[in-house]
Amino acid sequence: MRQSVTISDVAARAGVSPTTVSHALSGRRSVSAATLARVRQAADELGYRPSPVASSLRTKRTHMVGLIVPDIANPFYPAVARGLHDVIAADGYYTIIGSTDGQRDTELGFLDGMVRRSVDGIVMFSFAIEEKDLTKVVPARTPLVVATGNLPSGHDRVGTDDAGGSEAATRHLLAQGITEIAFVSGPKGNGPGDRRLAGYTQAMLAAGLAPAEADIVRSDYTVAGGREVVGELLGRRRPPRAVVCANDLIAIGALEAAQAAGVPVPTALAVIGFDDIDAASLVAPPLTTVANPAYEFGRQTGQLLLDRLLDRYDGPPRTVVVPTRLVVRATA
Amino acid sequence: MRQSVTISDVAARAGVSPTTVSHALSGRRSVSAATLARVRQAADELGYRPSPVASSLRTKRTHMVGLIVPDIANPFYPAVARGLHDVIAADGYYTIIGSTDGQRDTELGFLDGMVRRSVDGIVMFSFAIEEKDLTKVVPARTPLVVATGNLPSGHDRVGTDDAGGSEAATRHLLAQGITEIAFVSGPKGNGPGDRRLAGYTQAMLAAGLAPAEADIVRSDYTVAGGREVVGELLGRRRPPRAVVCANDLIAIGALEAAQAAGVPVPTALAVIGFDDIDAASLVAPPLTTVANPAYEFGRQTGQLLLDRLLDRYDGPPRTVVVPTRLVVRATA
DNA sequence: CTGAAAGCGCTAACAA
DNA sequence: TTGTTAGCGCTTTCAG
Repeated sequence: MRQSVTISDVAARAGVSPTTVSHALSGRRSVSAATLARVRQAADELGYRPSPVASSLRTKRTHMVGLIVPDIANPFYPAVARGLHDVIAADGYYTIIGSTDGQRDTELGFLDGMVRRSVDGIVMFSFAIEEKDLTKVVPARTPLVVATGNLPSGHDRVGTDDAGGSEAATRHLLAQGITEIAFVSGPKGNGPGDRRLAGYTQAMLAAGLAPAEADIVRSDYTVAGGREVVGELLGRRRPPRAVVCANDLIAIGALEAAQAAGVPVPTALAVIGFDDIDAASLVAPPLTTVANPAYEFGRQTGQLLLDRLLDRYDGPPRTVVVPTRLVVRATA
Repeated sequence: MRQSVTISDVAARAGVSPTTVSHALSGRRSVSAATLARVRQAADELGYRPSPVASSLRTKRTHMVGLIVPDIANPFYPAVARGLHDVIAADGYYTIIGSTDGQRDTELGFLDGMVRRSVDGIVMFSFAIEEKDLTKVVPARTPLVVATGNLPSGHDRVGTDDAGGSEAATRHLLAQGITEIAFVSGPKGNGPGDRRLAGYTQAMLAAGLAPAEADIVRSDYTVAGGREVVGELLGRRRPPRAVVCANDLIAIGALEAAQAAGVPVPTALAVIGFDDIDAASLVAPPLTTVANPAYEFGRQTGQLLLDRLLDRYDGPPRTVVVPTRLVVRATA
């Protein structure tokens, strides 16, 4: 089944060669004003719509960018996707998405599929893949922006300033004269959680305070986890005056624990979360938290990619750290 | 720049024709076991990776599906995207996404771009486009699943059982002997809002109750809107005993209004939301709400599409209504 | 400024 | 069961 109108049809109607039509419409070589007009008109009249597929076969460029994430339904990634989308759509690039659930095979499968489909670039949030897998599947010339900490360099990279965020949160408390500050981190060995913990430690040390080991507790990233852990904290003979949490869900759990223990927030217990998920502003009292700017994150991945796709940059890999922002609401 | 390994390379190495390689690997026509083995081995040894772009140019099939939504960062759509993704990825289809912000031009632009890119099918959440725009841009043969109420039929369609959801919510209250039930709808002329309102009305009438005009109020879909409108409701000489809200944000606003007015929930005011956003379970008290199953919604769009892509169905347009589910938590 | 010819990599007729 | 031939629609040499 042939396509309705091809470049030859336009050429015939305009009385020129397909070559000229191609150049007239793409502007890649100059064409006399008269010819240009005739070509344009012919194309219009016939309702000509160029086929990117055919074009791609010749040029090896598809104007498509792959986005590989663990789960597009996880609140963080849609905002990233939107940021990426907005940046690249302006230059006519489309986003093609793969959700991997963090499975190595799925990650590799999507990488492979996208490379075969000749995407012009890839943004990858990988957790299970290693550098050597990557080079096996992705040609060196395909721009790849990596957005996790575990992959060694060699690629452009975007990260969140996790440490800076919790450091700012901790200092916000310190500035109020609060010094008994506990930190609820995520499971051990979790990248973002550990970096957030480091920021807290940093701020404490800078203030001349050495956080006791007991002030640093761990929870999984859930409301239930936060509730339990902070409940335990509040039951101590010397409960903390504030908790900085590695994410908002934990912080919301902290709020619930305080409520259950009859501890008023923020007067007896200040709480700060991390991420600024939708719910943060919706809980009562509204949560003070560190915004993890996913949209901006996505935009940055797009910029890095686009700089290479449009030959605006051709140097060694770059790293962009997206700053966080303390959002002061009612809990601290 | 040619691709590293082509089908001819494999053919040469296996000592057969490219045609045979093609057929051997795709299984579209039978090949002797010996040949198959030789082809497979040659392909393996060379690290042959077929080019879907070239294949698409011949076959007119790209194994890509377009998903057009107002905003992929809006909590509802990521789950839809994931549902669609999961269903079609199983058959090797990729999802390509466009966020339109509900702009007619952007909607048309993505439709056009995707059609040109020869996507095999499209799932579209459109709010600004009309049927005639659609037929102008999308060839009749391209399967299109439409997911909004405003487009006339002629396409496969998926919808949420909005009316059924609020009807169930209302009946849940009725069953507790509560009869003074107000409904907070969205702005006038909003499809889902109006359908949800209809379900409420239906349930009331079925119970022999005629909802007074004053019992039906409108708000925009925000916490602030809900707070204001329900605050006003509670200030009346005869405040309602319950409110059913057209979405969760309004319901959360209602919770805040009740709190502000010192009206205990659910004992003096029962509140039911709609959508079951993440925050619904995180607010205090946790919100009773009607779950709007976005993931399932996405799966259904995928099924409808896939049935046509794989020639499993070839009849007139079908409509799937995704059921809602009442999630009883603490507010009603 | 314009055109002819070749080919990107694959698959579908058609023929054997 | 296999191969030959042609061509999907476009862009790019190369030549004029």
